[in-house]
Amino acid sequence: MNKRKVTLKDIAEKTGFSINTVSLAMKGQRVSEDTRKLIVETAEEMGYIGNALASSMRSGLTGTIAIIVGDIANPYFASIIKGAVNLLSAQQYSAIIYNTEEREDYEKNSILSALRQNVDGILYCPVVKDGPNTELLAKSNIPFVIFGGISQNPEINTVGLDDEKGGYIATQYLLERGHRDIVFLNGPDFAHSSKERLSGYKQALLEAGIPYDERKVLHCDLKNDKMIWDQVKYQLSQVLDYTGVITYSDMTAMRLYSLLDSEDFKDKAISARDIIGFDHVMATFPLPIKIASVGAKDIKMSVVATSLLLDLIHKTSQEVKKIVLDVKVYVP
Amino acid sequence: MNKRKVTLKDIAEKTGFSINTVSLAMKGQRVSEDTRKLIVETAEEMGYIGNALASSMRSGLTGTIAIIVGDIANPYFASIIKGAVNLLSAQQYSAIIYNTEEREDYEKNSILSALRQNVDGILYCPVVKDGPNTELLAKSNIPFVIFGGISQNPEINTVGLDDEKGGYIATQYLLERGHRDIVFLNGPDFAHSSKERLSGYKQALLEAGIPYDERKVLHCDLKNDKMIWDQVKYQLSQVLDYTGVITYSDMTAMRLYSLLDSEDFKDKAISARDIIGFDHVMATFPLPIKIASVGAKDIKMSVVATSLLLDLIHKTSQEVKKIVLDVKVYVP
DNA sequence: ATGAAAGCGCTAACAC
DNA sequence: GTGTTAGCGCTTTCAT
Repeated sequence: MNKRKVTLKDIAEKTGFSINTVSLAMKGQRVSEDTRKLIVETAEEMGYIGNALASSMRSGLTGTIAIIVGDIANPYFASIIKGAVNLLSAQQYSAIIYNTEEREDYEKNSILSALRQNVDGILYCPVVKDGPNTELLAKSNIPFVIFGGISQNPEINTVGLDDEKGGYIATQYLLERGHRDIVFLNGPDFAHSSKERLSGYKQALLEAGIPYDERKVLHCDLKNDKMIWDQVKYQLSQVLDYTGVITYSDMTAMRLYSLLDSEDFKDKAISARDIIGFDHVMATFPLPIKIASVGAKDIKMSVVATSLLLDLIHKTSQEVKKIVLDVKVYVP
Repeated sequence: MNKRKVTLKDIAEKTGFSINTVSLAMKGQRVSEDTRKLIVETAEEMGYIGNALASSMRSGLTGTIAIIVGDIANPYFASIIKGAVNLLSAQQYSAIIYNTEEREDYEKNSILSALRQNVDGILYCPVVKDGPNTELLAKSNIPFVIFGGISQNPEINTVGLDDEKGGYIATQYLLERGHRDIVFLNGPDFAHSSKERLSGYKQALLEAGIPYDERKVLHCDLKNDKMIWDQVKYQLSQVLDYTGVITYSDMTAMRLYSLLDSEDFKDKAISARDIIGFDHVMATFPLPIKIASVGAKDIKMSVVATSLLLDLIHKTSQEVKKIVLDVKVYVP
């Protein structure tokens, strides 16, 4: 028993109508109620399941969206993907997910694969802002939105957080709690958001009359690079004087917190209250540690980015949008 | 400038060869080195990007796999998805991800969508074992693997953990640490793995000569249902006597741990050491809390399930496989 | 309201 | 080694 899939043709033969009429009936268009009913019932009976490939071939639309991110297991991205997927599926879109491991060559492969699949649009969080991959995408003429960082290219639709303000309010949060020596465990220095947040950090210190000390700003890799992290640990445990820490992400905050137990930090007396992170992953994830976090205010970036993409696909909006989301400190 | 996508036909016209030859050349088959080179270079130059839809239409293979799970933001699933996606993309497969919110109707829609997309195979973690959705999938004649729980249906390929042993060794772990009053914060009672783990729990107690007390087994929803969780909290803080807890997942362990801070648990003195969870999410996620966890030993379920699915697709294996992975306790 | 015909871009089957 | 032909299943266009 080798069940070939039931096609419109099969239904047409069974009901005596033409393929065309069957197609129309299935979509409830321009056919009499009687034939519609007959056809739909026959289809049901025969176990008809449409062929999206064939539809797409002709219509030029696939109803699929590609989501390209650095690490789908990272709760930050996982939460964004979930938000996007839920919104998309409500509009009958499917999502193809690409995991780039934060590698530009994988990013390129992912983009090419997405283009080959004729996706209707792409949500893309690039590792490097305005690099060759973004260029490649821009040349492809397919709607896409860059999220998680604002591309400088004025032609490109972007959604991101107000990182400068984020750095500012994170610093302010710790200042208000009496800290005057604040380490900033920032992201990689090539990242645009790192620069922006640093700028906010400096501004807050300036306003508080605290001199900026560049030794207190460390950079940690997005990935959990052992060497870099060992270096960070050494600085934090042996070298620097501080009472509070800002981390680039809540994940980094967690790693930091994990360190605090060890012997090396015995005389530091840093607690969860003295740390503030970014991304507000607690919103979707039951973190047992009470660490404050900077995140988008009132709204989810995934929803904004996905809505924008859908608008672009449906040509609702034409002009390029660069959306900067307001941020706030979430205190658990 | 409305760039239509470059097709094989365009390349054929430019080079003077037939469409067929161009197609063959692009795949490096049966053509002379000279023509291959010319064609490939011309394609490159013209910015040719294949059309997977058209290929699939003819060949019957799409090179896409659907992954259907209850909650893609849950680190347990996120980690599985990442493992699967990485393995798949290494073999040139794309992954369409469906998030079912643990709802059977969403599951059904996801399955139908996947079938419409003509995916080559499906990885599916159903909410209910052997329910109508699994039935639907089985009737579709497309290769699929159920993971995260062993379907009782002998016709269906499954990959799961040895849950009975898991419950057993989790209990043993706490017994060895001197606990004699152990609460089991188990999963929903309709879940097969809940039953299996409970069975292991009972067995371990029996062997230790500790009478089984059914009041000590609570059920918590997969989702963070407030009412159920409040009830659990009440039982744990006011009613039950215990010194250790086994939780159904590491996420549940985290929620539990979050409770421990509150006033209600002041006289309980339960610490992270007295809790053991399931899933071993720490493997991919920097949890700052030192909670032991039961997980697959030596190997990742995602890899096993994906490999099995690929085998099925490539017809490497024909007979139905029911793979039960060995488990161990991971102590942080 | 229904049908006939064309064709989306590619690949498989067969010819030469 | 290369070309010709047919057709995957559907939608679109145009005719009736």
